[in-house]
Amino acid sequence: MSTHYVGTETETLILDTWIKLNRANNSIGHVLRHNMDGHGITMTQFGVLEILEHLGSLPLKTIGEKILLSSSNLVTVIDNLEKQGLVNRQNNPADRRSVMVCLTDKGKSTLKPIFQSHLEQLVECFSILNEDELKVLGELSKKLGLNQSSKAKE
Amino acid sequence: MSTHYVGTETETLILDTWIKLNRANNSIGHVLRHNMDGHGITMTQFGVLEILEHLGSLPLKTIGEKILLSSSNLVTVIDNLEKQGLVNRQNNPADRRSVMVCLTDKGKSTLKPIFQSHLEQLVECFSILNEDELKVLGELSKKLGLNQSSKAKE
DNA sequence: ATCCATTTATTTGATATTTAATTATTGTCA
DNA sequence: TGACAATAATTAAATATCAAATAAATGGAT
Repeated sequence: MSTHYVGTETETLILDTWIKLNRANNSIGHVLRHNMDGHGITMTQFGVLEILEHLGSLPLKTIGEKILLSSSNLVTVIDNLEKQGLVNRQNNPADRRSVMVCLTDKGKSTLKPIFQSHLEQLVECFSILNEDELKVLGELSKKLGLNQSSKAKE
Repeated sequence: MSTHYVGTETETLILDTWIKLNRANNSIGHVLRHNMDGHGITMTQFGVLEILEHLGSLPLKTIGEKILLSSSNLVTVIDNLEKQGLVNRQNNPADRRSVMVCLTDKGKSTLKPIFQSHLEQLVECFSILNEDELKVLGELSKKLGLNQSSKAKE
């Protein structure tokens, strides 16, 4: 924790920056969620499918850590995806406590066009920024994110 | 909608930027929410109190527009705040359908230290960025936010 | 080898949020 | 004026999420 005095001017700048950052994030999130609604899945479900596509089958626990979701919530998310036939549960030979979650063929073929559409929305959302601006925004965001996660360990 | 072809490289950059932006936002949001928990109110309740402090008494509908919350949800949020004696409902002489929500004295005195603590957390979260970086981040975020809201009208 | 703390998934109960339907009021237009 | 559409708050029903408690399996220390 820094000990130097933080003046009101800085506080105002930070508050202002936070409001803008949060508003941008929410606006984009809203666009993306609306798009997912049109495809009949939730953002959380999409997140699960995407990570399975990217990393292959994973234990339920691991998925929760990756997308920052409580395992109790994840159980129902996986339940719902399983009902739709997009994933299934399998035994984990390495540990009988754990459940491996796998993307089905239907899951894969369903995800593909949704991901494409998701990407299009995202490109549209960010079209107002040029390449340099994107890089700067990414770096500043990364700094912020890392700052929090380092705090979490203390 | 732009018609020019968006190459894979740009798509990757945008996806990457979004992930970082979203992660930063969520991390900070998590810190702030945790802080509010310690004060016994939710972020949404805090948002309502703050806007009432800032703009004075407002119709329920207007509050919902400001903090992007459905009015049905707002009803229960106001209910809960009213139970805690932090706000109360009053008639709106101008329109008998509408309900004016007012911050009570208890609401004001309760909000003050919470807001202070909130600000401290925020300063801590953003302490990794210097003044110039804060300004750049704010401007880029603002551009993004405005881009969405302009789209919403189309 | 056994006891015990830890880990994993699940169930249960609570809260937050949204959409749809309801009620009361307002405004409009024919 | 009177019928009807629009608006504001509310209620009801559904979903998402989390925290706490539970059950099964694992690993480690003695």
